[in-house]
Amino acid sequence: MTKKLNTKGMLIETASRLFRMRGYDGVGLNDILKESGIPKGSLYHYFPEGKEGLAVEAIRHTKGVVIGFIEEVFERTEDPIKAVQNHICELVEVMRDEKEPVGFPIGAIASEKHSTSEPIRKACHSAFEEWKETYSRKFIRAGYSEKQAEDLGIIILAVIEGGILLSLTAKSDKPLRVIAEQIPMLLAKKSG
Amino acid sequence: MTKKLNTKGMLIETASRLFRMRGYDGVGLNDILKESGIPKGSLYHYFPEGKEGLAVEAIRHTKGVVIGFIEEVFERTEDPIKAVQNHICELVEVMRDEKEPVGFPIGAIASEKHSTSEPIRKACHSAFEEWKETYSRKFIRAGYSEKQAEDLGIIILAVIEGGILLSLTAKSDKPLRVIAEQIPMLLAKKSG
DNA sequence: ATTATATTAGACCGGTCGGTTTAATACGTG
DNA sequence: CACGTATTAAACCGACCGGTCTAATATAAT
Repeated sequence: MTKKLNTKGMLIETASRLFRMRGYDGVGLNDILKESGIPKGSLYHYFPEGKEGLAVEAIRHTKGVVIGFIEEVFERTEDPIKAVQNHICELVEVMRDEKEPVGFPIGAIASEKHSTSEPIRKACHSAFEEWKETYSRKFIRAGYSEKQAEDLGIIILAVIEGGILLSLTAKSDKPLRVIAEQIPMLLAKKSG
Repeated sequence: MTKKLNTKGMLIETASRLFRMRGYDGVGLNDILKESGIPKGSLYHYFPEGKEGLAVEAIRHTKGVVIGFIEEVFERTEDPIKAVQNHICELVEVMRDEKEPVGFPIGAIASEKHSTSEPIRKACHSAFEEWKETYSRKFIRAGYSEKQAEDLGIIILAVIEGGILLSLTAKSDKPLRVIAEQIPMLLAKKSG
């Protein structure tokens, strides 16, 4: 009972990591197999739907990890704007660490496959939705209106996803650092 | 002299369009060839470096098209904040048109290949840089400080790239519409 | 011990990938 | 026209792709 979960879980974790880094088509089944040391027969035993099924579960896994990452910071910081700022700062830290590369968590796979695989598109959409709601909830708890919180959630998610992409492409944490720095200015309530 | 440019140009345009939609590994050379009706020999005549070289030129082409798209709107609108808002609104319009799909202009290819191909990563980085500077210039001309303009350029680029990704994944223009709607609130100068 | 089941192992498949090669053909220029 | 170059054409290559299949092997229950 323990070995089973380990094998399947190892497959999901390895796939999640590789997909984050190189997207869907950039990762072969054999890459995942070699890196996890698991034979091909096992993969098709646990994932009879093959690569696509494995990818859907890998996306679900990444979604959960990221939610945990967000909530851990949010629990420590009451003010929602400061919380978002801290969240982005921690993201910068994590991305600096080259041992466990973060990549573009869902973005790489989403941008590749959104038009060619509905199951994958839906899985990515679900991840984005839940991340957005995790942000929104923080603002609702702080007294923002539902519409305000929803809109801010979308904007925060967009600017973070975009910032990660810019930082990866520039090989520099500057874009994300600038975004973190400017978050209070961006989100500050002004007239009303 | 005319046919040459047409053949090479057709190759670049077709590659640009397909890469935007499905990323790098998602597009085979044969897809590009079939769609443009050009034989493989010609491709390797014009692009002896093969797929990677073609991709670099396709990215350069996309970069130029997007700059033209931005500047056309910017010329019509003096106020930089309104100009950015109009730009995003036009982006929503263009993406609604399914005849000439926009995709995730550089994002798809950047997120896939940033870690595995330096030439492609650099080409994408160059595109992002120039887009950012196109935004920044608008704010400098309106009297913003250099640092302010630079930071705003990064943020606008990030939120747009992220918004496109969210809209494509959601199959909805809502994320981009919300971003456009909130742009004045985000960029409004407050204290200072 | 026996049986049923879950899992591992990896050879194998057809198809497609990016890329190479060679020969034919169009074309510009003297 | 003749000649050298630019271009087209497609057969072909080895490598790798995702996926299938069958047999061996653990594992658990009776």
